[in-house]
Amino acid sequence: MDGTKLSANSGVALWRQIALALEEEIARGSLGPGARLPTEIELAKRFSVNRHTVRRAVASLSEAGKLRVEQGRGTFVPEEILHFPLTERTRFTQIVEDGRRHPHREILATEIVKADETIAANLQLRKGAKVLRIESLSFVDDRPISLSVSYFPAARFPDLGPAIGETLSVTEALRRYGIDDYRRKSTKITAQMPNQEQSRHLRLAPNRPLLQTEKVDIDLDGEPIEYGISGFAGDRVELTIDMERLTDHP
Amino acid sequence: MDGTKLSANSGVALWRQIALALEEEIARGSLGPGARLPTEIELAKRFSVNRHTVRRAVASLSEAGKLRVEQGRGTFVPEEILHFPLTERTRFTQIVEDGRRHPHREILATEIVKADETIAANLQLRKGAKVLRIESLSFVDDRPISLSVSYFPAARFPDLGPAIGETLSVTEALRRYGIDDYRRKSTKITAQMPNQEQSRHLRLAPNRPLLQTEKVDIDLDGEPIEYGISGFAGDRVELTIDMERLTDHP
DNA sequence: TAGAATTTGTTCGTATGTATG
DNA sequence: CCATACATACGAACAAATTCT
Repeated sequence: MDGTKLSANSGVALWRQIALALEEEIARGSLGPGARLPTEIELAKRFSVNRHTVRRAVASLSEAGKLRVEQGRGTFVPEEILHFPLTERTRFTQIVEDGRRHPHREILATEIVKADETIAANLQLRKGAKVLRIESLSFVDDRPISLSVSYFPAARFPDLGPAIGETLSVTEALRRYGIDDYRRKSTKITAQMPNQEQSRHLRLAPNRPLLQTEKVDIDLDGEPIEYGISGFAGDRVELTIDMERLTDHP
Repeated sequence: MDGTKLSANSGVALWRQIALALEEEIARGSLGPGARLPTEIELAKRFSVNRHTVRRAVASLSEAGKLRVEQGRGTFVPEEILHFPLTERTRFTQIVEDGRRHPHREILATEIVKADETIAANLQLRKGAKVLRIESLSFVDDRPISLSVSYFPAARFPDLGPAIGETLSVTEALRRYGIDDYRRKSTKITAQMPNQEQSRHLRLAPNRPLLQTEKVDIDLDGEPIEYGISGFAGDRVELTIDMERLTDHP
C-alpha cells in the first residue's frame, strides 16, 4: 500500500519529500498526463501525515505548474501541451507530424447551406450564396484536440465534401481543383466556454475553457477559399506566434 | 409595465416577435453591453406568454451571438469586444488610441526578485539573476482588460520600476535607457480559468475564461528586454493576427 | 460552510394551426 | 375531406448551476 518512505528529522521537510515523491511518480509515468491523483485524505493516509502536509506539497507542485487542482473535482496531472505554431502556411497535418505525432481527422458532417452575413463577408460572397459546411474533429495521438466548422464557396468547389471525406485532408482535396498552395490571411483568437457538444466531442470538463480561432485562408490570388472556426481544448494546446519566422516563405 | 405589444395570428410567430423586440432594445441601447436581462419568468409575464416561448426567442438570439446565457446566473447582452492586433510592434497604449479609446494602466506592485528557470530562459539570464517584477492592470475606457506580470533584467535597467511608475508607459520608461525601439519576438496563447485574484481585478465572473498571452520583447540587437504574461478578460477581447501586415515595418 | 433561494436547463404531456399530398 | 408531418404554444415538474444568507 505504501511503497514510499518518508524520513522525519532528515533535514528535508516532510512536505518536500512528498512533493518529490509525487513529482517522481509523474516523471516515471505511473501518474500519466491527465491522471487524477488520490484524494488528499487518501494521500495523507498513505504517507502517514496530516492532510495539511499533503496540501502543502500539492500547493507547491501546483504553483510550479506540475499539478492542476480543481475545487470539488480533484487534483490532476496536467495534460501534455501541444504547441501549434501559427504561420502563414499553417497546415494541421504538417504541424503535428514534425513532432513525430500522429494526426487524424474525423468528418462529422458535410452539407450545403446558405451563407449568413458573417460567412459571406469572410468569403467575399453575397449573403445567401451556397457554401459547403464541414464539421470535423481533429485528433493528435488519439486525443481530441479541436472541433472545427469550415465553410467553402460551393460554386467554386462542387463536390468538395466527398473529396475531403476521401482524402481526409483539405490540402489534398483542394489540389483536385487546381489549388496547389494557399495561405492564411488572418486569425482571430478568443477564449470561450464550451457548449455541450464541444465538451462532449473534445472530452473536456464543461468548466474548462476553449481556445477559439477564426481564420480565413486565401489562394495565391487573394481569393478567399475557406472560412473556419476551431475550438481547441484549452488545456491541451498552446498557440505560438513566432514573429520572426511568420512570413518567411520557403 | 408592458410597452411592447405582440399580435397573435399576425403571421409572425410569437417567439420571433419577442426576439425582434429584444434585439431592438439592444440596438437602442436600453439594454447596453454587459446588461443583464430580466429573468425568463419576468419576460414571460411581460410579454404574456409561456416561459418556453421566451426561451425559444432567447435561444435564437443566443445562437446568433446577440445574447449570452449562463445557467444559474442569467442572460446577458455580450460586452463590446476590443480587438487587439498582434504585430511585431504591438504597444498597449498605441493599440487602443487608434480607435479613439482611452487606455490607462495601474501599477499594482514592483519588486526585485530572483529569476526562476522559466524567466531566466526567456530573458537569457542565468537562473537566480535579479529581475524586476512588475504587476499591472490595464484598462480601456475604465473597463479592466488585462492583468499582467512582466519581468525585466534588473542589472540592465536599474530603477526601471520607478520610471514606469512615473510614466505609466513601458515604451517611455525604456527610452531613458536608450531603448528607442523594440519588437515582439514571440507570443504564446492559451486559455485558462482565472484565479481569485484575476477575477477580482478584472471584475470577471469566476466561470468566465481568461485569454493568456506569454510574450518576449527584444531590442534591435535581439537582446531580450521583457518577458511578460498577461491575462485578458476573455469576454472583452479578441486577438487578431493579420498575416499580411504582420511584419510590415513602417 | 451548509442550506435556502434564485435562475436557467431538460423532459414530460397536451393542444392547436398550417402546409402537403 | 382525410392523413400526416411539422412548427408553435402552454403547463408542470424536476435537474443543475449559481448566489445569498
